[in-house]
Amino acid sequence: MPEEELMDLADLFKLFGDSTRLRILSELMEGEKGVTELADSLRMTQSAVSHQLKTLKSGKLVKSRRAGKQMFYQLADDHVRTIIAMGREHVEEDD
Amino acid sequence: MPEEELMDLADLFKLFGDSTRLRILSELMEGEKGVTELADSLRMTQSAVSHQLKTLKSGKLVKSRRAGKQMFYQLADDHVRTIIAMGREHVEEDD
DNA sequence: CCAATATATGAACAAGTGTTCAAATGTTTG
DNA sequence: CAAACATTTGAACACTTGTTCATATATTGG
Repeated sequence: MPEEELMDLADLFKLFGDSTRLRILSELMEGEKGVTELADSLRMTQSAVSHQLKTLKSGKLVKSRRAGKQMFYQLADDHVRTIIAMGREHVEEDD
Repeated sequence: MPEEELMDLADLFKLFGDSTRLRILSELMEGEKGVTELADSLRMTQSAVSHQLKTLKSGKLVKSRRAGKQMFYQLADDHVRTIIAMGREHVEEDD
């Protein structure tokens, strides 16, 4: 397994390795949402959410769309769902 | 998705989110290996490897077995392989 | 164009993390 | 038991990272 791919892979998993980002992704599993909406339901600063969304976007885990003043975010593709599902399986299995 | 599971999930992904640990796991995909063997092939301090193995073990990603003076480590179960495979798919897809 | 709303950005700080070094523990063999 | 080998452990340090606060940018309506 090539060294460069290992780095990319580590960077990918780093994105999932934070409960805040996981909560954001979890919210987005229900569908597209705006920044303020996310901040409200997660009880976080708008700024903190925005920072994390930027991180998630640069890692291609979410994509965004502007509609007027609002920015709507959604999961980038099904891999995100799959990876989280795999993780949950592992966590749930070992008690 | 319950808050506690989110934390566990984040902790799980944190384990994968480091290139050193990923390299160790990658080596162990070839089969059981000893600590010195790992340290040699990864060109790392034996101490650093041991620290990471401890981390991986507490996260139930690897398990160990003693044979005389040596400790042999191997992947804990197939989820480890599956999760890494999913990650690789994602990384390889988006160019 | 100005005020209001929505989001993004940058700097600063606290908290977490991986490595190193030195020393400890465990195991076998003479 | 002592020496040699294999691994673990703990403290210290540099480095990364998530949040906050203040400010900037973007878009719409009056």
